[in-house]
Amino acid sequence: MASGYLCSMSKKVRVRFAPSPTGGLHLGGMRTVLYNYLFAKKNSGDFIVRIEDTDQSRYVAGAEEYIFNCLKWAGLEPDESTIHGGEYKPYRQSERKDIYRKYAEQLIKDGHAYYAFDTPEELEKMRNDFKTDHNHSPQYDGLVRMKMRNSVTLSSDETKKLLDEGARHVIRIKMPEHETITFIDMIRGEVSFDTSLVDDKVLLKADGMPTYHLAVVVDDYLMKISHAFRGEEWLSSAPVHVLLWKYLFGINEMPQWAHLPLILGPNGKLSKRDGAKYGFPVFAMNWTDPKTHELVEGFKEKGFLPEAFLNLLALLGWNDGTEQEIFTKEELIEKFSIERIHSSGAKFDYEKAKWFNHEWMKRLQISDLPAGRQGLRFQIETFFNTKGITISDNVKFEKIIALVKDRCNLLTDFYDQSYFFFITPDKWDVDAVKPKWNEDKKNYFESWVSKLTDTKEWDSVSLENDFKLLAAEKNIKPGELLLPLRVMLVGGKFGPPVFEIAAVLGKEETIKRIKSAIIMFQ
RNA sequence: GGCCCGUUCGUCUAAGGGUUAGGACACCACCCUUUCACGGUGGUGAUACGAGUUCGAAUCUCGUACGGGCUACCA
Repeated sequence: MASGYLCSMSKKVRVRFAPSPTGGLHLGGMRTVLYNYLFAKKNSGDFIVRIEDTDQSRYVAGAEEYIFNCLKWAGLEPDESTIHGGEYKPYRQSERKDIYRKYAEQLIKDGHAYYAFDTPEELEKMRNDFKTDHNHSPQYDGLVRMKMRNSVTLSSDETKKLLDEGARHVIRIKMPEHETITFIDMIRGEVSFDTSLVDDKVLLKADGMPTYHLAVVVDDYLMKISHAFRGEEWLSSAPVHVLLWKYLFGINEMPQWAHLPLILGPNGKLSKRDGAKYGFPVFAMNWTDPKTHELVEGFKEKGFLPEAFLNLLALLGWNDGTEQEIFTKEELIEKFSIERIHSSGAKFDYEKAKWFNHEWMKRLQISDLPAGRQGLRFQIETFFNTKGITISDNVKFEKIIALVKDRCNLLTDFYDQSYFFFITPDKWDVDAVKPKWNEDKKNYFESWVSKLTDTKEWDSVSLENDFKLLAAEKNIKPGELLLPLRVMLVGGKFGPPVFEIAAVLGKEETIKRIKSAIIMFQ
């Protein structure tokens, strides 16, 4: 197990994360950022977020803003300069093409890379020709290299001629024949690969854009990254990156890698399709795929609290060794350690995710939100607005939220749990009352209403006292009257304690609902 | 097919050679509550398999099985 990297660190911690904007910001990506953030915070380091900007993703407009907003919502304090400016700009790969080409040419000069002129058709043919039962997908390796059109097989005159003519070409790394590449992963410890099993990866594409392999190494060097976190899916290409560091900048300059275990859906790697299929969000915030126009729902819009989102994400593959499960962001920063990150993938469990949110809902203090969190109040009000309810009385609103939050899993549950405070129910569970409804009860409620009309005290305790006093006078068990009263006020058998409801509804509305219900129960 | 990574209740996980293998979600039962929840108490439920090392293995080693990842001019 790797250890001691904290004390041996000589430069500032900078962590880097490269989300793919084509797919929004999913759970795995978000967790990578979170671990980056926790690690950087803990070590007073910088936190660089950079977005891959490749030919495939360039069509995505607004991706930077989207990711910025996701991080902001989750409380990961993104600094606008880490996306658009600052010391290391530009960040878009398309604006750094010259830099990548310079390093790619450098590799060729040193004999570690070469020009390859093969067309896609020729590559396709090669893969077909070399395909055997024992080798499903032949690679562009040391053997194949000698049979293709590239600057290794071509004479230098031929190569120069092609380049001068402007022939389409890529630059490939020349993998050494039999070398064992070993590096230390912060989570897995020592990992080694044989170079003969890795192919000559493309470093610079025909359009002049770098592949991830070149970009990650060059950028991490230029941006002085000391620790790099990424998903486990990158582990198999790590030897390419290690080699590039060795050739370009020296192995001692290489950042420390942490390959995070994958977050799994019900069937393997979590995909955005899983969300639609199984009914849970996979992205931090709503994301509309610009090509397919398909909307993928986000945790925010689904009604998750950012505190809960961070909490559940952090615990998916990490724990502090105690039985504590609810952590504030500050506690996470304090207790986070890379040593305790798991090496195996974790299956995402939506039921448990909702439990985390419920725990945070119970802790929610809407009347006492810190300055930076007013957006949450706006969000809750918006949920009501979309259902046709406008919040006019803030004090009442806060009381209602406090009254029902314990029984809500998601912010969106607020409506179902409390709409009857704002609008008179249009449906009553008459069947629950009618069989036991009689003249005595009718008389009771009629006299209670007339008492209420004169009462001055309007709080849940005195309402309940008066209610029970009158019941004793009329010789009726209070228990017989509570259910009818509840149905009168809320329409059904649910909701917070009934006298609390009456207290919040107010005198006029309470009396009105009882009166109309008495008529209905006939 | 090849390579890499992994494997403790259904799920997330604790236990760093000695524990009745602990906790949480979910599920079930009971209690609380004259509604629905919250909450409380208890229950069902796991070391993939096979060898080896050891007085002693979930823990160390090897093999097998299973799962996942990679195998693109995608990231």
